[in-house]
Amino acid sequence: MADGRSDSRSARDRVIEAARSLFIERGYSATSLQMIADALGVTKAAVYHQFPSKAEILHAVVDPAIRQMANIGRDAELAPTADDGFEIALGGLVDLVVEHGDIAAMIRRDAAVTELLAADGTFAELTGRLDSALIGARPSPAARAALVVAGGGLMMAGSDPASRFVDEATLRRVLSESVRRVLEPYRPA
Amino acid sequence: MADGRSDSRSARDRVIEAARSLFIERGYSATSLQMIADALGVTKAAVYHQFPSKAEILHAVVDPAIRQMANIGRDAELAPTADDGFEIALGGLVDLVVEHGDIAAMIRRDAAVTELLAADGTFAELTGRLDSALIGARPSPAARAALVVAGGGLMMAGSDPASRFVDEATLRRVLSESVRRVLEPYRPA
DNA sequence: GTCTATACATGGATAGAC
DNA sequence: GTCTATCCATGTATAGAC
Repeated sequence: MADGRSDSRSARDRVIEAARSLFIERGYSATSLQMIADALGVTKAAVYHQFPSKAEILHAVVDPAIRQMANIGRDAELAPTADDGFEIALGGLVDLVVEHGDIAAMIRRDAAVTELLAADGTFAELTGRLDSALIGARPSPAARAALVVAGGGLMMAGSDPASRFVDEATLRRVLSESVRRVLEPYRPA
Repeated sequence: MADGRSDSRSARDRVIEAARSLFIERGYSATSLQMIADALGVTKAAVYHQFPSKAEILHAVVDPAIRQMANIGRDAELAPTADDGFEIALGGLVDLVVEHGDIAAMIRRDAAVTELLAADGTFAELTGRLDSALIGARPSPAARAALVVAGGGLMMAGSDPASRFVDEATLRRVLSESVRRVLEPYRPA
């Protein structure tokens, strides 16, 4: 123990972790800086010493998941065949949900989070790449609808309590199989 | 035109409609009574004349969808065979999403809405009935996970802009087929 | 049904001491 | 890094006139 703080993580990381739990549980808008400060046993001013605004805290919370999504999109786009791209995208998204399920679900579910991410235009580009890998660059309306079901369901699985009663191998299998079945009629050429 | 109001609906209905749009677009917590009043061109006090609290407005907004869900659950439970129950539940939920998609999505997505509904214990009983119709009364953990994907995806489809670019018949077909495919390995006995 | 006015709490955010 | 104290806007909700 090299320091006297309550745990070994940096103050910044403790803020991120407390905020993540609250954002996931209550939503971004319904979480106040006071709640975050209370969860850490400090004052609001202490939180503001680490982050200049509430929005910046959110960005720090979602950053790991966004980076992982960007990597998946890049890898899928570089794949030699459409089939390879599909498998990379699907496998990567299942990993994402298993590893950062709460955050992935928050990105998709919380309207305030979606809006803040949309303001950063690169996010739309990112999801576009993933969509293309899963249903092709010129999807039919039906394929788009199926993708909403598959993608929405996948992300929802990340946050639902039911997912925590399943062992990880089973969860991976169910998620992968489910998306595969929904998108099967619409696979990219 | 029998009265001098801006349209023929009751003041109460106008509040419900304005609130629904805002809750869907911005989320419950991020929507203030001021915004609802502004959307109607009246003051907050006028809104409070119709509803005693913000939570009551939410209940009025989600009520039609909840009632419809209750009817589906009741009909599915009364079905003579498990297969019939499955078809009734699936068909009813597809109708719900097509007819009240925005509200259905809000119920599932917005953490504040979920919490307010959970406080009313009958909602959990209701969703339990629907779950049983789809995956049986004693589902395996894998079946539960698949149901989260299917149900979550279905509800998400209600709010996604992509769903509005599809004609209704196609949307119904895609939703029904998607849920069927995901749950196929876990159908109730 | 709608208004003005207001009470009271909490929101995000800042200043400056320690 | 954390604190106290504070600013100012906004939040929900209420009282009472019209």
